[in-house]
Amino acid sequence: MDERVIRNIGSSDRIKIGDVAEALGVSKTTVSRAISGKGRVSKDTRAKVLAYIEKHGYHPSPIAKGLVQSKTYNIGWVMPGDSTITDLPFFQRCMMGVIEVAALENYDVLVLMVFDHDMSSLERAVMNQKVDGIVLGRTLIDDERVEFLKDSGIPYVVIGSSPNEDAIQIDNDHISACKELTSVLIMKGIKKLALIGGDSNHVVNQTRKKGFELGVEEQGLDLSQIKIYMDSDNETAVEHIVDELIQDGTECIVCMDDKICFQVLEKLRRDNILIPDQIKIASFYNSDILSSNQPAITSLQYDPKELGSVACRALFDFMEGKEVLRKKLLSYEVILKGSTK
Amino acid sequence: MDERVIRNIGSSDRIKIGDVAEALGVSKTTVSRAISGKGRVSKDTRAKVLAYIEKHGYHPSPIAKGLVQSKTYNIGWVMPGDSTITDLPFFQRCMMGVIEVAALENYDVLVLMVFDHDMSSLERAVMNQKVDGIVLGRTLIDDERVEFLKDSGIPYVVIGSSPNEDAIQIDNDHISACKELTSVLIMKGIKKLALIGGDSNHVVNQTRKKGFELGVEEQGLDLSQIKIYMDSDNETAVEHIVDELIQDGTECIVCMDDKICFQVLEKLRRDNILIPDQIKIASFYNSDILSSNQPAITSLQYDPKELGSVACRALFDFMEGKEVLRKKLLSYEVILKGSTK
DNA sequence: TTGAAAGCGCTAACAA
DNA sequence: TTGTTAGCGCTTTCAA
Repeated sequence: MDERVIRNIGSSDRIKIGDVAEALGVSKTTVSRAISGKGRVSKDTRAKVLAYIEKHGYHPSPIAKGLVQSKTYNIGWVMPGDSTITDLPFFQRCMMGVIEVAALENYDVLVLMVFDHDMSSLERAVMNQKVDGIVLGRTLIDDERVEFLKDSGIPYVVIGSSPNEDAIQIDNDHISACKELTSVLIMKGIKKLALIGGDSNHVVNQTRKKGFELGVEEQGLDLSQIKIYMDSDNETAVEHIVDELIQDGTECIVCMDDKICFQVLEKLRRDNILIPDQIKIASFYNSDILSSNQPAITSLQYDPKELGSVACRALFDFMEGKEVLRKKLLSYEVILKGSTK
Repeated sequence: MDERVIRNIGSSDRIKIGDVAEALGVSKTTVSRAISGKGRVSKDTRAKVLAYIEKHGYHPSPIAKGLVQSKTYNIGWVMPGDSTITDLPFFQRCMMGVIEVAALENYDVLVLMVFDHDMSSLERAVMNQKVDGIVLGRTLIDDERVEFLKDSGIPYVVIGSSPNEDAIQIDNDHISACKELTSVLIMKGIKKLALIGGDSNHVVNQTRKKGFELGVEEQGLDLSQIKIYMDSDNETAVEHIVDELIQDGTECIVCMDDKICFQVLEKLRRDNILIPDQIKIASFYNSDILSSNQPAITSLQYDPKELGSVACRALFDFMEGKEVLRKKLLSYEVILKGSTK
């Protein structure tokens, strides 16, 4: 290990608006106007100013600007701190979408890790005015965070759906998607199918369940004969349920997300049960693991990054006082693969 | 879709330092001092102020504070924008470590997505003084970003190693780890082993290669007889290499990271080659996929979150003018599993 | 121990 | 079209 030590010296010889003004023999106001484009400045002056700041690398301080405009030029991206490994890529990609759109508006993105029942970091960021707006990455059925944001008065948008009437919501069209995939499976001749679902406190899981039920009903199957398990996204539960379903002669297991599906696949592999020969498998959420599985898994495909960028776009529109749809649903694809052949 | 629209009203009835001062019949200076703890204030006054702000929910504006102190109370976390799916959990966990430590110092974290040859977002954040310091999530052999940070004068810390003498570096002890795992494998009696590696432009990959070579030499094997493939983290390359190695009677394939290992496993599964009976497998980087594989894969285990928090700690120490080690290596574990039995 | 006043770097009325 | 002036909300000399 290198034992050498380093110490920060620090420096601050940044050029400021007054320097530019002085050098050019104009007022600070003029410089400010030339840069922002607000107010009238002659073409010549403007060109002169722009040339100068370009050459001398002048960058207006967003802190000073922020002080007078009460803006931070940051938006907050709220991520669940307890995301499991399988959730991470989803949130990461959403975040990329948010960041991309934010950059277009010269905004940066502050990450706020929030745990389901500790939102102190969110509170801090909002109360301390560290951000001008918030994108919430996931909604819960009974979401204190949404309540808090609503009360705080800060502009916010949620990804996913919320029972809160006031929230601007961007979501995948889970209900149509799940309904469609379920219908398709039944149309392929499957009569005995079952659904294994995750945390029933997540809005998305309730929505998927609803979509599944609609699909079943649409195809005229008796819903009361169909097994639906919720809160089963752990190995022990899955183990149990799969055993039960196999016993029962289930033709197709529909998994609510990729994590559950992965666990089902592991279980079936351990038991040497062949897909799709002995049982068919489908998933309401796709992931790399599922699509590279042998056989690949029939599933629904969404675009998380799109979700992030649309949400961020909506947030900016809202902040700028434009009218914004209260709820926007993004499209999906049904991907039929070998697991339901 | 809900067609209702929503429009932002906006509000700003926040209490400020002057209000507190007036209400208490003291000066703004006194309030400021009572809060910051700097300068002398009587116990009573201090208590009075603290009680008042607590009761009335006063939050000093970090923007105003920032303006006078030239601070943003934000640090920048630089993530490669082109991270592949397998990298994501690593960076995400690192980031969590960074965020946790930052929160202790009342700092927030700004995410900067930087692509290998486009670092405009990093430049913008630094030039616009959006952050007080930077944690760089990955280093390249020839890293423009490190050069830029060095020249800019902003405090920064890199995760991973950098040829740059001036950079404060926090890294896993890849070289010892890889050397140790390689040695252990050879001590188990393996004589014919091979290494499949990724992007040779990543510092970490060069380091792992070096560790592998040291392990081979330590055990007295002839390095020139050992096959080492670099830049092979794609399916076609892996396909080819594995065929070659099997032909060649290789006893053990060592994979430089979990992504490569995953591809090797897929390939072997397709070809119905059994692990560890027909070939043994080890990986220089662990992940959930590998540890839940059947059989579980022998690998090296690190703690990405620790990496993030140690890096962030070092950054703060440096910003506060403390002495900081130029390079710090974190420990690892060798996890022996069924894949090399 | 406290306060008055200046100023951080910028923008935005209001004048000219 | 341009400049003057007054802040934004806080901290920090300097003086009391």
